[in-house]
Amino acid sequence: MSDTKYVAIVDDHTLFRKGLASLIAVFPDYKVMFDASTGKDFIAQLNPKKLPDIVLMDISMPEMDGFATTEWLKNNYPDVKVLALSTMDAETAIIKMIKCGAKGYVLKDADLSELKLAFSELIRVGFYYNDIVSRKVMQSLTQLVDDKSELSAFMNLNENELTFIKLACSEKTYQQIAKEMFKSEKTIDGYRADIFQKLNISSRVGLAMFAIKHGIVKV
Amino acid sequence: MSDTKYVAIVDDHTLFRKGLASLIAVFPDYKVMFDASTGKDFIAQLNPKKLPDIVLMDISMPEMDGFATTEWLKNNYPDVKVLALSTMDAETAIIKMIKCGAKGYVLKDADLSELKLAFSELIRVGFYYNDIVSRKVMQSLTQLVDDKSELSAFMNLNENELTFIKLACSEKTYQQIAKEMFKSEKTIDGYRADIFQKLNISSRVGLAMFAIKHGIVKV
DNA sequence: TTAAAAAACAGGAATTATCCTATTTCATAA
DNA sequence: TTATGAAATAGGATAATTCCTGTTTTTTAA
Repeated sequence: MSDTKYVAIVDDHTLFRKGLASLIAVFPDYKVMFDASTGKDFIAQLNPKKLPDIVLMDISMPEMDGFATTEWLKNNYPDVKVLALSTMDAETAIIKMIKCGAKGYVLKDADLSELKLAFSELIRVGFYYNDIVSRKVMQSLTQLVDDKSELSAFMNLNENELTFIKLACSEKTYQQIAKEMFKSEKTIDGYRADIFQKLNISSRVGLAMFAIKHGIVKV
Repeated sequence: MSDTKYVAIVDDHTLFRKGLASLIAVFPDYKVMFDASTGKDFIAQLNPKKLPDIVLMDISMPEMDGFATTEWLKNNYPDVKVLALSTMDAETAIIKMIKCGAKGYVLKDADLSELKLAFSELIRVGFYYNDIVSRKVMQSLTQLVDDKSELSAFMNLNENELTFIKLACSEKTYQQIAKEMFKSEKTIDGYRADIFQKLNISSRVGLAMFAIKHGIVKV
């Protein structure tokens, strides 16, 4: 009994996406339903009457990233299994993807047989965790014991706070930032205080360092 | 007269590499000779008796990156045309690749027809430059002129100033920094003022951003 | 040795950032 | 409707930063 399973691919790099589709095309029992360049595009193409079994999901994308899309799927179609695609250098991103509901992850430098294995494990037992990556993630998790609050706090930052942080990583004064966000200076000061407490920091420079370290702002 | 052209692929992401190979396999007139995960691997597989016409080269790789490998090719087999693969957010990397001898570049989110066009242009006229990317690169080139003064200012920082900058990228107050450097607070303030003027910045956060951007401090 | 330049240091003012403790507004679940 | 909690807003105090305009000390070069 080998009924065909359906796969969707979400990645903003066309060459990668199409290449992957071309590879999966030769898998027996698997068929690429469609591919999308962003989470938004993916949701637009999704047909509730005929859902994919597996979604190969990249993390960084314009419009709607892998985190948001995975979370959306968890809330709307929890039976669709998300397999996160990532690179080794994005450990915290992997952790975040799992929290968002990804059922497994494969590295972009995995080989074809591993992808196949990941597929069949996803179908068979519902999840797939590569040993090497798991160990890496565990390592960074235990390594982050001190940073644990930092990490979970990072997850708990809301939109306003993230916007504020980005603006704070500049030479703008809080007064200017308040204007730019259409909020009072006191509200901005409240954001600052909340963030300082959440992230356990005590100065704007510390905030800037944190933001860069965690990719909230790019240098 | 359509004689077959040979292509090699160098990229450390196996899925991307194999996917790309699978895509190119359907191009008429092009054939993937081999693929490699690093520059070192590529050179090891290279047969001087039968060189590829085109090398699709990623930039970031372990062991030997795209820059070094492209330069090596320029010095050893200048007739082999390197087509750089990159993402939009790596402008300076693209410029560096061109300086290393790449004959063209395509973005990873290009589509198949553009890749095909790049191939044929490489064969026909010897180079390929995508308009959008070209414009981006030109932009960042002119921007580099502005950064030049910034850069030379960076060179003119003395030991004390560099020490101060490193300490300033923290939650320490200037008072604490003064103690740590065995200088008076006023001397520290003088360092700060000089640095602000030299680097044309106006706040400690700006200084921290500069320091990270230029590798004075690591995140 | 001496003049010039560079480095260290200072007083004081203005601005910004930080840190308290409240109150008001608003959506939303009971 | 009302209770509840989160988000926004405030006043006011203190600390830190930024920005002036100087003087003193040390180094360097003629």
